[in-house]
Amino acid sequence: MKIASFNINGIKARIALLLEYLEKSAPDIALLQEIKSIDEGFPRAPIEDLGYNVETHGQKSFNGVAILSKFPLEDVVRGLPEPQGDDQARWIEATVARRNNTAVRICNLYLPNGNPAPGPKYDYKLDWMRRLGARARDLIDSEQVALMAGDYNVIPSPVDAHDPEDWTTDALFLPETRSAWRRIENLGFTDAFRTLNREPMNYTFWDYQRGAWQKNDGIRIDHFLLTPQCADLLKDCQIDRHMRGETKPSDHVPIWIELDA
DNA sequence: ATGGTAGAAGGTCTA
Repeated sequence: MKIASFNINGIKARIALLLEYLEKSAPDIALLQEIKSIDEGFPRAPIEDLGYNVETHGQKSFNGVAILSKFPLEDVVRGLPEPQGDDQARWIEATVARRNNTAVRICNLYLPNGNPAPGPKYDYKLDWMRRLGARARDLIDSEQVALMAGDYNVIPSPVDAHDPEDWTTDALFLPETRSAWRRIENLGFTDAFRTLNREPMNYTFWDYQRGAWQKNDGIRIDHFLLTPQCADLLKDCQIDRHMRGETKPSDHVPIWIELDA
């Protein structure tokens, strides 16, 4: 089973690129972030025509996540637990259950950026990470084959940035952010890309500004975290770097895993 | 220190 995650930065601006990606890369499941669309405005039809089931959790103008799946999706949940006062669409999860195959619980997230830090946006990011940690602990305790993937807006370590010194005061790299990331990872999750590839210079995001792509001035902020039962099934994890060089690219590129499931 | 780019909008806000 191939599962891709892609911060698409606006589904309407990127629908042609997405359809081309789905046809060429053929993931069984695609997790999208920053669809920037309400559910009613999401272009489901051309995606369904490629054989995908579509579940969205959108909002107007900002944020928004979606799961595309060639297999049926069950028990769809929108939003993290303890949602009081959270009107930002950043979380959707569902189960992929196939006959004679292990069920996989798939969580798709768009973690808050948090800049500028300090400030209310950074406070919201840290509180969101606390709520994510609570859901993560439940997934570990359930001993399910499960994963949490998406745009974490976290640079886990200096090797995950081309110029780490440029990010020292940024919400994506502050010590408190990285500590919160480790607290979740240390519950028992495997960082799928890093466990298979120890090489530097592997990034998933390059800013549109300052010629970041041309200088390979990137950061690795899109991640797959796997429960132990899911990590047992991990066969491969790759970053589709070439997508940043396409016409009208997103500022992120897809990252995908292959599971023996 | 500033501004550089991009998307959803048709205001600025977010990143």
